[in-house]
Amino acid sequence: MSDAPTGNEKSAPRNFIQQIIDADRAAGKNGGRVHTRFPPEPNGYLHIGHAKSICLNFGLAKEYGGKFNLRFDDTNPAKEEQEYVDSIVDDVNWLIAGFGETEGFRVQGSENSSPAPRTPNAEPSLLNPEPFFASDYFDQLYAWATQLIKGGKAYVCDLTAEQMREYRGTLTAPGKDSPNRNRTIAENLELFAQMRDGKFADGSRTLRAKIDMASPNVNMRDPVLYRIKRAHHHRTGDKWCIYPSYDYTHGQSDSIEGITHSICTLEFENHRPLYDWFCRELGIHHPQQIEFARLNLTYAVMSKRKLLQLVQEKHVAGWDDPRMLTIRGLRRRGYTPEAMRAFCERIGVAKFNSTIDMAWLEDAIREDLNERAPRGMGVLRPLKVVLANLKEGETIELDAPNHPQQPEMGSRKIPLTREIFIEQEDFMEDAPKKFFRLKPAGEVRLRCAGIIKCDEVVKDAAGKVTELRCTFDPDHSRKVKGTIHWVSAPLALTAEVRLYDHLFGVENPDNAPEGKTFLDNLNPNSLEVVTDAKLEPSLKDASAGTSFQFERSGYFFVDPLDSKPGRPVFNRTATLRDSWTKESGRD
RNA sequence: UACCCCGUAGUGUAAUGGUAACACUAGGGAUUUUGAUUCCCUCAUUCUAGGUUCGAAUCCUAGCGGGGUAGCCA
Repeated sequence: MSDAPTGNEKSAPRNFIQQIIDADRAAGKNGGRVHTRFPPEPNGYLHIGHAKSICLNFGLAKEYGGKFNLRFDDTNPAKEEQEYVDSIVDDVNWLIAGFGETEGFRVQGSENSSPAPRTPNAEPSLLNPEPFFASDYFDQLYAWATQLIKGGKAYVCDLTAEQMREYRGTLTAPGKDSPNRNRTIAENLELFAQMRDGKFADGSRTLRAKIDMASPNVNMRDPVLYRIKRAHHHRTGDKWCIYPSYDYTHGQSDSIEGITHSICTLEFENHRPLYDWFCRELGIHHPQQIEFARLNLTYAVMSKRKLLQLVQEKHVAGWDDPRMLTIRGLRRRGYTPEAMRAFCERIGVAKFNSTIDMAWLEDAIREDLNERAPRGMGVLRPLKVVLANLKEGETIELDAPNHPQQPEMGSRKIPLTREIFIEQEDFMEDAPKKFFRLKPAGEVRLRCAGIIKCDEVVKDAAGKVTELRCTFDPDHSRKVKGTIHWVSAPLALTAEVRLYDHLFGVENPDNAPEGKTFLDNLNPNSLEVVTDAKLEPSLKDASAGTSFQFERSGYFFVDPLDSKPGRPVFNRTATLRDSWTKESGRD
């Protein structure tokens, strides 16, 4: 069943792409079909900007009861690797699970497992489970190039890269024709075949479209269709020494797959006339290219080059560092695909070049995890408290709900003992009026336990508070202003907890002063490792890859890589909203 | 300096010729055994100037501002 709008219900806001598709369907274009795709180059890991594109394309296909392809635009063997193909498939599958998709795409074998020939558009379901590869179309692309040559629309050019740059002209000055522009069709055919057969050196010749060297759009000044490049391709191996360019490959790949709406980012706007030119000259199915603004976020950088630099120069631990806005990083941070989808829907899609506030991302994961994460208690910076009226060695079993708003999530036992830990910041000796936590002679509620009164403050020689002596009152009925979390000292689980903050300390890291780079804007406090956090004992069995809310603290994810059975390691996904820190920060 | 695209609360996105809506942030308040959650309230001369129209965020013109484009990268 499709979620396509019926027109009866009050229509939700439609973005400009949905409006285009609505109009196309109303006009009967493509027989009402909607077929989108996500076309990454396998030369790096996916990041949150790609997530926006995936959610958009996949969401559209799902909404309209259409189809969605994953296709690798692998036309530059020098940069592409199988490792990236595998990680991209994995990340895409993870993401579309947020749409309720359980099947996903199959991980592809490398070049050794020669794929069976197939018809790209044959699968009846929402997604074609085998990812597509532009490299699978190399033979067809070659044939089409020959066709263009025969039609006098393409020629072999002998200009070097530098010469070609000179001939291209500038943004304001027209280019001039290549001396080879008027070769005969027969000669072009022969030379192109020789290019393919490895008769020429790398870079010595190209196949170019014959369009218009004086076009105000530089992309139309006889763009390169094929270049000679002897490189091992991750799929086609050494079969080819000429490779098609992006412009020559992308639209035709869309066409072969029966794509109806080819959605890409704004920088390809100037390429659209070329996209259209190829489909028209070749007389093939003509998808519509639509451009939207890529995602920008505050406190983040998004370019592949910069992300790569962060990894290579070890400013982060790797592509999956939880501070990275790569899909892998977000996954390890504890983000859920549902939250990612909600985020992508909320930010919308338009042509305006915008920057989304990072708070929106945090809000999306909080909203999701608030619903589903079971609660627990964890003390990050422990302060010992002795409950003087409790017996030594006595353990009181208390019942704690796993979710205050959802009783169906059940409850767990937490032990109370004479010695407990509370958070250092939950005690203040000289507390301001609005400080609702523990202070000398003051009272505070221990979550799910009872009320304690602070009788004595113990300090070391340096005057640092080392211990509190309190009286415990199990009576729950009294009203006290503050409630704090706590953990049994002797029974606590000591665990490593990693506290993450924005990777960059400023809203726009790229806005670096003269002589500085975005790296100078790194936040030195983006990672704090707490090696001896004290957690309630039930967390000992927390399974890897699950999320918890440590009450009053934040959402934490059991790290899938570093956790061992019985020894979980927690990554903080997000803090809870905290109006006290704001309040106390004021003068 | 050429061409293309874009300008609506602090940030985003709606309203598609009928008098600016929703979300996040921020600031107030209520509830609360998480200072969480939840719930209320507050925050805009739609970049500017002309024009078309009974009526313009929407259409036209000019200006201003922002972004993109000169790889044999994608």
